[in-house]
Amino acid sequence: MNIEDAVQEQIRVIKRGTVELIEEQELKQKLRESIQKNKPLRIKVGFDPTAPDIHLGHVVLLNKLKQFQDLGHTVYFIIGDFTGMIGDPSGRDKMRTPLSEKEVKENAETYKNQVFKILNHEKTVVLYNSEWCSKLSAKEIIKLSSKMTVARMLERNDFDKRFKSNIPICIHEFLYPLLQAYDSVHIEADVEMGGTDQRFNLLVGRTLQKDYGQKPQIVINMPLLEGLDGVRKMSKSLGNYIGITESPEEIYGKIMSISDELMWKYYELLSEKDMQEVENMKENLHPKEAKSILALEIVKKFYSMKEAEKAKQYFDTMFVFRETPQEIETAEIKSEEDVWICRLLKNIGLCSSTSEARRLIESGAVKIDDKRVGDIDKHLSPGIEFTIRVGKKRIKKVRIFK
RNA sequence: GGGGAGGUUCCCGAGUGGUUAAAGGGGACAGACUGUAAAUCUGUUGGUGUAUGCCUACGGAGGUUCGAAUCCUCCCCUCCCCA
Repeated sequence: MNIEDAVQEQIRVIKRGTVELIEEQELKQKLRESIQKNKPLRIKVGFDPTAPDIHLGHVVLLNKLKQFQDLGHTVYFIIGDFTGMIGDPSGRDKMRTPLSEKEVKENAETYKNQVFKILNHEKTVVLYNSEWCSKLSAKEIIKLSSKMTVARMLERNDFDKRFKSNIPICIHEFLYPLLQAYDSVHIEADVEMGGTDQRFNLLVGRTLQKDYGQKPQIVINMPLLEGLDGVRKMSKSLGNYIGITESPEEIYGKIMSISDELMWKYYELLSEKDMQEVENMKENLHPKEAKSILALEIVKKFYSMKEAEKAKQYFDTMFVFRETPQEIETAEIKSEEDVWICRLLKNIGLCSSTSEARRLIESGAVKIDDKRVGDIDKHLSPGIEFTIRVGKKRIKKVRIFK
C-alpha cells in the first residue's frame, strides 16, 4: 500500500462518528510523516476525575482512542487531577464545587483501572497533570493568562450564558481551558480528542501551542451521547447513565430502555459493527431485535458473551414474560411476629420509607408471588418464603424466619 | 466603599401572619397501553403502624406573636447599579 492510500484509510477510520475534525489537511500531513518516519502520533485525551465511574458516554471517546491505537498511535491519557480541583465548567450553568485533593486522587485511580477495559495497555501513557501544573509559578500562570482575553473567553457559549443571566463565574474557572491547553503544550500533542462540549478548550490548545512554537494539535470532536432520558447528555450527576462497571443485567436492561431513534446513534458510536451492516439492520430488523443485539454486544465488551446471554435471559423472563427469574437476590428477615408489609418493603430496601411503600401499594405496584397486594395492612408470618415485586424493576425473594 | 434586588421542597418557580407539607411546571416513581421502547393518558411525589395526631422543612442564628416561609435583629451567600 502506498503512503497516500494508507493515509486515506486511516482518515476513513478516524472520521467515523466524529462531529468535527480541525483540520483535515493538517492531519493528513501528520499521518504522512508518522508513516514515513514510523513514528506514532501522540493522541491526547483528558479526563476530569469528578465522576468515579466510566459510562458509555466516555466509551464513545475511548473507542475512538482504541481505533487510533489499532492504527499504531499512542494515547496520552491525562488525568486532570490538578484541573479537577477547578472542575471543568464546560456545559455547566453553575460553578462546580472544587474537589478535595483526596477525592480527586481516589477518582483518578478508579478511572485508571476502568479505561483499560477498552484501551490497549501497551500503547497508552497515563499521566497526571498535577505533575507539571503544580510546579507552575504564579509568574508562569500570569504569563499563561496573558494569552487569553476575557472577550475570547466569553465567546464560549456556557460562560456567555452564565454571564448574561447573572450567574456567578469565578476567575479560576477561566484558568481551566488555559491549563488544559498547557497540557497539550507540555506533552506536545498531535491530536486532542474530546466531546463537542470541549471544542473551545481544545481550540485553546491549538492557539497556545502556536504561542509556544509548536505545530498545533488536530482537534477531534466526538458527539455527546444522550443518556437514558434521550435528551440530556449522559452523565453521572444526571443519573441517566449506563456505567461500565454495572452488572450485565443492568447494562442490558438499560440499553433496552433507550428510544429506537437513539439506538442508532449508539450503534454508530459504540458498536464495532460496520456502518453498512448497521444500515442493513435498520431496514430489515424489528427495532427491538436490533436493540437486543446492541445490548448483547455492549455487555460482551465488558463481560463475556455468556454473561450477555444470561442478562438477556433475565431480562426476557423479568420484563417480556413478566415472570420471576431464576436468580434473584434473597433477603432474610428475622422476626418473632408477623411483619407489616410496608415495614418489610422498607427493611429489604425495595422502598425508602413506609410511606412510599404505602403509596405504591395503593397504586397497585406491589405484587407477592405475582399476585397484586391490595391491602395496606397486610401482614406476613414468619416461616414463609415468597417473591415480592415493586413495579417492574424492583424484585426480591424474601424469607422470614424466627 | 455606597445603593438596590434576591436565597422556598430533587430542580425551576408561586406564595408576604393562620384554611400551607407550601400553587404551577420539570424530573422521578407507579398504573394503563406497548416491543419493560418512545409517545400518550391517569395517579403519586417529607417522615412516622395512619393519627381532625406527632416530628422535620422555606439560607443560618436569635426575637415578636396564641400562631411565622411570611414581621424584626444580627450573620452568611448571590446578582445588579454607582464609585
